[in-house]
Amino acid sequence: MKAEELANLLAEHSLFADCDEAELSDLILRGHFVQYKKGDELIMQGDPGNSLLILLSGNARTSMIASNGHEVVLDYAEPGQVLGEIALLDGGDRTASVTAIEPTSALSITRAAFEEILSTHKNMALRLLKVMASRIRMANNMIEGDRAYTSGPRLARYLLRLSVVGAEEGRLKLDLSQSELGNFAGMSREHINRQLSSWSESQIVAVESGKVRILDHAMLSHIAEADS
Amino acid sequence: MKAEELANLLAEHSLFADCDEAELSDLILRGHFVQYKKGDELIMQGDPGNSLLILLSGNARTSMIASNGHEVVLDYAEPGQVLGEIALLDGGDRTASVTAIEPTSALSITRAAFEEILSTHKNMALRLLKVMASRIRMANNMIEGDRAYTSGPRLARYLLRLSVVGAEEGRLKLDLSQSELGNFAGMSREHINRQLSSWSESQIVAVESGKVRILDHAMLSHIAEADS
DNA sequence: TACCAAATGTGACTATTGTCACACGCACGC
DNA sequence: GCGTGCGTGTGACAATAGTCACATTTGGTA
Repeated sequence: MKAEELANLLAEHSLFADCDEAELSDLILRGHFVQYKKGDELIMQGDPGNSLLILLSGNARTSMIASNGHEVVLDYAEPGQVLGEIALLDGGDRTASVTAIEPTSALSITRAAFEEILSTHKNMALRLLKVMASRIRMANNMIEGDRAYTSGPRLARYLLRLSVVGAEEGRLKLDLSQSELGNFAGMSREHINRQLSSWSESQIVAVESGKVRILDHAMLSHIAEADS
Repeated sequence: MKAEELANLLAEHSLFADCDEAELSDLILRGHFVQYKKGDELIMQGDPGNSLLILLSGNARTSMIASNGHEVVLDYAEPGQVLGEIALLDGGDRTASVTAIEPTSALSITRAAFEEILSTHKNMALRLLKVMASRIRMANNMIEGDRAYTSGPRLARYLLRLSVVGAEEGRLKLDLSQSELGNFAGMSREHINRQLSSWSESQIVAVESGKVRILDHAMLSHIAEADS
């Protein structure tokens, strides 16, 4: 793939939109392009963390398996998202796996290259700081939601998180199976099913051929803040 | 307070231990010293985030109140800890409050000063990145624990998190009331009480005059990884 | 010391959610 | 067309943890 194309892919998405040309070309020069099939692991829990990925296309799921086998989905990553910074920065092992849920490509950057880029381009550090700040905010939000609310409001929150902002017809960014939704929202598949059925009756969501569509965004937001 | 004393306080703790003198004096020059009584709020949920704090002495609790009134304790901060970076970096409002749980002092740094320091001392950004990386790791760990485990292992985890590494007699860093422990571990006060009583019978912990002491650290660690 | 407020201990009951079991339907490949 | 498998729908039941109510203890202080 040509440098220009990579540059375009990078610049299209969030974090790197306001990079100058030197930064982009440095990223591309020092990184290398990697491709994954659906189901491949971009990052594996337990491995040492010696590189960082920038998702260029496709979609991936960040999840961890607890010592009792329980799978916890932390996030779904879109193109433009940085993955694996944590282990790279603190030198620890990867605490979560990242799995491609569709054909996916990314730019991989080694620790050495990363450090060079950070020291050459001062603005990169600040940009990364901002990304990480919003990630902490999101994580705290998850903790709050998981703790403070019962399953209904919680599922509402996770559905809203999956909903596209410019919501064409309320479709979600990702069509997750009910089991996957369960791992994301922290409830059993059966419970997800019952909750969706109930909302489907009240015209809050529609479930058509396995795909969830949000019909009443306002109502769902209201449920997400509900007392119980 | 004199600059030297501040410098000593800063250097005593984690993050700033390896700052050079110029960095330390810059922090002290541009920041200002603030003191709080027990119960004071260093940071208030909902406020705009225009400053960052470095805890110098005392102890503080980071917590958020959900829209349904439920209080969630995210962390307890020790001297040396940076507080309030998130809102400062991403420009959003404070999503959590920080409350002094004993007389506490801190160095307060405005956004302008913070930006100057970051651009003057390149290493500061990298240091901050590392701090934030470990914070994300901890948050993900909380999410995993809250999701994957039942109350027993969860309480074990939070007790371990409060336990001093050099454990003199298994005392905790903080003597929390059972209600506070409940807000921290995400369970009701009564449930905490029952769980502690049960562990007390099995000699895993001791509860003396309201204070928890870990007797069998290994056993508690084992419980923290348990299947249910 | 004696009082008060706050923190703790404990029983009975309830609510929420998970688990198990099994039926159904739909898509895909042989 | 017909299995085979995966995702889904749903009932019955079990388990975990919360709530409520109240007794008891403790610690601080007038």
